[in-house]
Amino acid sequence: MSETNNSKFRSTCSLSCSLDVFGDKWSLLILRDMIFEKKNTFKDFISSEERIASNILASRLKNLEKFGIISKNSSIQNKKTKIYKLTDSGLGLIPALLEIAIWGSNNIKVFNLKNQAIFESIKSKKKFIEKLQHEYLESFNKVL
Amino acid sequence: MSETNNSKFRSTCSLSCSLDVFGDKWSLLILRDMIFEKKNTFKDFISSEERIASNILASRLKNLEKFGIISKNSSIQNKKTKIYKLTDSGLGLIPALLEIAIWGSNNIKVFNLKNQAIFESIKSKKKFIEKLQHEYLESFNKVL
DNA sequence: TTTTTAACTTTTAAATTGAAAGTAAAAATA
DNA sequence: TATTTTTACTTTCAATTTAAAAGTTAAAAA
Repeated sequence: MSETNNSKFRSTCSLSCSLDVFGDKWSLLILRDMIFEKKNTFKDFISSEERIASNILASRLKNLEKFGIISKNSSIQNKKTKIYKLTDSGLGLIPALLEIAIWGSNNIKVFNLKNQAIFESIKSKKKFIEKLQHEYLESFNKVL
Repeated sequence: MSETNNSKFRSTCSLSCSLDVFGDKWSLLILRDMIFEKKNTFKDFISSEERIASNILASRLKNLEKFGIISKNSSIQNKKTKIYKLTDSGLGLIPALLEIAIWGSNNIKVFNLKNQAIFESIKSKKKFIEKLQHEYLESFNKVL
């Protein structure tokens, strides 16, 4: 993000600032869709099972863009379709996202075999993170 | 947390469920205070620099307790003082907390030398997490 | 040329948050 | 022992945010 910004952070604590940026119930779900499902359009995000409202989605996308976590561009094939893409800063959130998901899979009892299976199969976190980052960037060779 | 609960999660996704539990601007700050500052009372949390409102603090503590992340007990020396303590599930959130803080320290430009220094000095994440968990439990030998 | 689609924006009600003041019981002090 | 202070909240109410639904606009497809 830019050196000069007029966002009001509650304090200078790194954790507190991070939460000021994406500490809500939706922002990280949008990033999850991008990372795990390779979603990249407004329509993609809207169709996720948690059913985000369109005004909230619009506001979250704007915020994530403002903080340099994602970028927005028109598709080459289609002027109408906007493509949202993780920046390097956004890709840097994968470790945090993973840790939160792993905690959930270990500590919240919901019946989701898919999740359980994914996280139990992670032999090396480092390798898995690198794989996700690589896969994500690969997926963009096709769209932008 | 208990097998049977009537919380409504938006979906069965681990990440989504985690955010349903602590995906707000305050919950993780309370945990930060417990982990990094060894804080454990209502008064402690209220005095943090981000200035949480007392009603919000009360509601967040109740929620964290409800989900088995913290426990609440009267102090032995003092019946009036309530001691909040991380459970094993709460201690399990340290990796997530750390990753969020590290991301913030790398991606948000605020002038906080202390934060920068802490996270740059982490040679091994695994060791650091174990150290924090150990320190936290040690700190409780004195209070409860 | 008409219909559909994608990406929003607007509106309005409902829920949540935040600031301030209030309460109750225990503990400390005079 | 009486009074003051402290701790952990709760209550109230205004302000902000969220959610649901409907509406808009321009581009693309039929």
